[in-house]
Amino acid sequence: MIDLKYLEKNFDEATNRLNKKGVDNSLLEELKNRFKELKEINNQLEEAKANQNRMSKLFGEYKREGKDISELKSKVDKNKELIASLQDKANVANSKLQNIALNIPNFPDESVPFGVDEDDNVEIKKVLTPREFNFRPKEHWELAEINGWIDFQRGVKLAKSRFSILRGESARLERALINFFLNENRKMGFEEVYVPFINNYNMLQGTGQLPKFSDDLFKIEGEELYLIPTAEVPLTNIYNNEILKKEQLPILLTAYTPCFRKEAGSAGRDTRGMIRQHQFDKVEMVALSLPEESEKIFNMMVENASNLLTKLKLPHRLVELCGGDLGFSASKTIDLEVWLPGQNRYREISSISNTKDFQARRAKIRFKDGKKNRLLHTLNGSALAVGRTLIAIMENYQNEDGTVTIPKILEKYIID
RNA sequence: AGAGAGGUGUCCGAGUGGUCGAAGGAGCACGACUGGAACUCGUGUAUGGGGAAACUCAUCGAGGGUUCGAAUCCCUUCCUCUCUGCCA
Repeated sequence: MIDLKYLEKNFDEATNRLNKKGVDNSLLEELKNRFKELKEINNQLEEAKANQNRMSKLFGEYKREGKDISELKSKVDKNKELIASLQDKANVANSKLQNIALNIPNFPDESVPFGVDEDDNVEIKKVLTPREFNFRPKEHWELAEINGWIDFQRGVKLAKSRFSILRGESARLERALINFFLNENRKMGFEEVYVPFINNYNMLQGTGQLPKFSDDLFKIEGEELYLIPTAEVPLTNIYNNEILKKEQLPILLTAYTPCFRKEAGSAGRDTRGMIRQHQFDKVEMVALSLPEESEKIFNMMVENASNLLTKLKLPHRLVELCGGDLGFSASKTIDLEVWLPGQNRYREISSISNTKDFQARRAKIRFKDGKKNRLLHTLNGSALAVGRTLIAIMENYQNEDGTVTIPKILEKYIID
């Protein structure tokens, strides 16, 4: 959630910043007015309650002293009605406010480039040069077929479309990658964590998936519980509604989880192959940091993810997302895109975001700074998407006969 | 899943309708004592919101209700513990 006080006091500046993300001015105008309205109602309500409290105390005194209470009683009854009506007004105003506020995206960082969609993203640098093939490099599903690595059809049978089965060496490679990523992240100072794959409504709201993106989530029938779309949700919310000590920061966490997404808006996209599945494995990094340090940590996380690809000798590039392509909660995002020779293009394999205080405000994660409680900054990033790394390995390490060489660095994770 | 017990501040723990944002203790902070420390003594010590401040509102797991007034009574719900069941 954005800072409503800031919006109120610096309206023009705030709207300018959000325009970069394509947010409508009139919506912000309404949000500002709702905020003002709610504050006014709350002031009246508070005053009425203060009167009530005072009179109630008097009531007790009168009774003890044996005084007549009928006059006081009628005053207090009247005031009670006033409170009830103001309370109703406040509730209505508040839910209207929340409806808007929870759907407003985060401010983009000043450094974020202008642009409307992914075509306006800015390439920062390329790492490693794609290999020259003296044959036509195959797409990963062709290689999967040749090696018997991925069973798309039976995956669909077990669940529905966009589910698949890894068999044999590919399944072991998947597991090897998870271990490799977790180990490398740990070496960078991230604490390994194992979390629930089902989280409740509040947590999903805390990190920004709800209420706006409920269509993308798998919900447990009859419960306010959801399959997590990313480990960012449980990891970040570990400290939901807590006040941390300054010395605890930064907190660096990493976890492997499967991720579940409905992919509601992606009908027809990447239907072939394993690029876009309803269930996929990911190793995630999350950081909770002092506001002053989040930029430094952000850069460290980008570097860490990039190093993982470099260690796997996978060519990739770093891309800074433009305002229009930035996610809902993100203030700044750098994507890592890995080279897929079969597709002859770079594809996203990691996304690292600094949400600044946006999620912290929603999830009420604060730290003690002297006497004051301050919102901390939260960051998240994949290190890495496992299934897509598997694809990248298949396509980049393929031989002419369709076999795939296992990257050296993974050998020790596969050989028992 | 069934039966019972219980959820109070950083922690332990008292509190069954008003003087309770909450006794007492521990811890912590500051001060006194000391060459320095321990002990001892004194003072202070929850969170969130509005406000420049005075002040004020809310919060005793959460949400509703009764009442002029709720930590205390009622309802719903979540969680913890014990026993039974079931498992990994």
